[in-house]
Amino acid sequence: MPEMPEVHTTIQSLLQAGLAGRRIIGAEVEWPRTVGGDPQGFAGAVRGRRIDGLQRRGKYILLSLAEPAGWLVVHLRMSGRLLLTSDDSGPYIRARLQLDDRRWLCLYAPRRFARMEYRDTLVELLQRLGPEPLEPGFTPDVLAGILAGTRRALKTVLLDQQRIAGIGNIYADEALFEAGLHPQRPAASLQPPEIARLHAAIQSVLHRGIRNLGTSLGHGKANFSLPDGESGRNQEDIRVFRRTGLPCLNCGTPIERMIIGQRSTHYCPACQQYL
DNA sequence: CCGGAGGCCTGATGGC
DNA sequence: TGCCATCAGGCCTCCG
Repeated sequence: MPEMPEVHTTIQSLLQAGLAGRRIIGAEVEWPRTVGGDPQGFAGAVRGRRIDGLQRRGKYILLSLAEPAGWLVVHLRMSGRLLLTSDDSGPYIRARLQLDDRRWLCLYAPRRFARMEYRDTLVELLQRLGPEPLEPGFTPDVLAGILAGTRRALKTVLLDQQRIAGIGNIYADEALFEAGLHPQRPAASLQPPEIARLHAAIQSVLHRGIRNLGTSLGHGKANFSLPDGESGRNQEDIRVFRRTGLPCLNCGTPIERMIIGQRSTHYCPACQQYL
């Protein structure tokens, strides 16, 4: 579910709620796979440690631990949320951390895909992630280098976390629409002006998503919300995603849907021609 | 190198 | 109302 803007928003919300500086005094695991399969080992590793800070890398939430140093690595996958609450009960809680201020940090995940694992080091994780699209280092030239290496479909490349970190299905479709590029274009076929457009579009849709506190699409339990229960409002700024059959907001042509790389893909056949 | 299928999971939705 | 198929914001592994 959550992509980079939703993960970013989650972290900001947790920081604002004062998670940094809290000490973990215990851990409870309802679904062993959530923590990597060894609940006792996980609880033993995190108990007593202080949460120093929170960072994002790609779609990962990284909680840096101190005394001694280490990391809690959270990935929300499709339906996960982190809840910071004084109430540790409720359905779909797969793991919870008891904090020293009577609150709990709960990993809520109806589909049980989300993960919260302990790591001594992030080296292995960071090796598998491409550049951050909103960092200054992500220039049009860097994007050109990423695209040059492959004939795979643009949509597939945007979703490949090893090439660019943080983009998911919503923002991939939105970026390609904004850039006016067909999702099936071979990545290496883009001309410099098209690369420049895609670069700007990626940053634009991600910035907008962050400004809007994320996209709360979906239904009920699958709907993204912040740790305090608030919803994002980026769904109001979505141009193509899940608008199959509805008129394109640029030209009125019905939006079409196709499957690329096993993922549902939405685009305007008039504004995003293959050429 | 690449694409496709299947797996992991549960819930919502739409057609009949 | 009930049943069934389909779909879902992610990512991994296996196979050809």
